[in-house]
Amino acid sequence: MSADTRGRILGSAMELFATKGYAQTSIDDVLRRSDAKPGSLYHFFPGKEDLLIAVLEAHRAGIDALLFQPAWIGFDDPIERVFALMARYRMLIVASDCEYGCPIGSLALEMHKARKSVRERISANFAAWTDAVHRCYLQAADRFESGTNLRELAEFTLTTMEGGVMQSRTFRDVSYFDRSVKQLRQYVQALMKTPSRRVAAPKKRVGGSKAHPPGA
Amino acid sequence: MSADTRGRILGSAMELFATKGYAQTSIDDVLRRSDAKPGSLYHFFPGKEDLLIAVLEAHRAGIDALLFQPAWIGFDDPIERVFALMARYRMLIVASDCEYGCPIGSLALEMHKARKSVRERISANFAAWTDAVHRCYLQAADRFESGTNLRELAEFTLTTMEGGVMQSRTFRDVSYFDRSVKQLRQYVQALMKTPSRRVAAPKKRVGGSKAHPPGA
DNA sequence: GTCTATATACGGATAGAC
DNA sequence: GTCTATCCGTATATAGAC
Repeated sequence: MSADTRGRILGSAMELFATKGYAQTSIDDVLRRSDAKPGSLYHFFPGKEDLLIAVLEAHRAGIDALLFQPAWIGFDDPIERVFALMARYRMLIVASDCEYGCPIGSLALEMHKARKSVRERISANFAAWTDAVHRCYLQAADRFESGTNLRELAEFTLTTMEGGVMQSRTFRDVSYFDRSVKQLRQYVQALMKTPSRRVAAPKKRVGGSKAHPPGA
Repeated sequence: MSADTRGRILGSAMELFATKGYAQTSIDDVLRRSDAKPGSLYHFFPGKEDLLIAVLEAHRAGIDALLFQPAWIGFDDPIERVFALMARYRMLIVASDCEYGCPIGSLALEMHKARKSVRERISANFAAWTDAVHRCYLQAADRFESGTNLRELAEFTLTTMEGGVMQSRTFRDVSYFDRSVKQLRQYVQALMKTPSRRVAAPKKRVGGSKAHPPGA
């Protein structure tokens, strides 16, 4: 029963903060889920906020292995990867009966008055997400009209994800997410060279697109 | 001292829930700010959650007089009105040193597991917002390419606002909001007939646009 | 309708033995 | 490092006089 107590506590806190939020999660919740005792928890983490910081750092450290890599299995095209990432969120939404919320986004709103050390860790998570998406767009830079600001597009992709997830959770209806992603897709299309120009492109996607769910 | 005690309590709760969130606001906070006593509060509201419901209904009822109308003073063009609304949010962000968060968006994330009666009121607020923006786009329907889904565009406008506000608050930097709004502007442009086609339109706006802040 | 005083529960955190 | 027991503040809500 002593197999990495710290890890169990951390994992439990990660799950609970993601689903219930920080304030709504009591130390006792964490203790029960991780089958640990107060003495252990406070041995590893001086206080609840330190536990949160550790959770945020774990998120940041695992973002590639736990989010991007799984999402990108089977997708090589950088643009398709962006939408495969969106499809990943869609899956999480559906799997949770539309109760899914981006853990970082939720904490971002809840923790906006918290200490700087907390807020910086949340910012770092957003930045890591945006960086990865930015890198995707950069790999496809030659397909965009010259002068297109791909950094801003990556930020806008995060905006779309967060706004779409918020609405799908509130209305308990994935289609809100799908429609937001669809608009983003059309926007990206409009920013690219060549294409059929018209933004309301029907179904003339290149390939692999059918692997995406409705909205993607 | 008896001038509409209920109203004072409600108004105080509205402000506090917006800035501190629901859980972080104690009944005592509301009491002190409204200069009321427990007996009064519980006379009007059976419990804290009922107070929240009243707040959400007040938001919904006042959305036109308190949000849209002020934002639209001096703007007649329906498209410009959409971005004037965004400019309104920008003003709120700047005025609060980037601590502003959309009250409904924040509550939406915090209250996602709350009773149905609460969640429905939050949904109603989102719907009212989207409806108003939808009406703006409909008024300019003739300027869009036929077949453009203006309802989806209105939802996407909400997505952009919420996602942009979330990032500007997290990074404590309005420019995140500005850039998201800029992308939306370019997308709307791309969906319209005629225009210079190229989406990266520099500064060739029709008129009144200079009244908008940077990002709009 | 409004007041003062207070019941009752639960939260984060600590003490100190083992 | 882990345990049991517990302190102590704060929170929602109530009681009951006026």
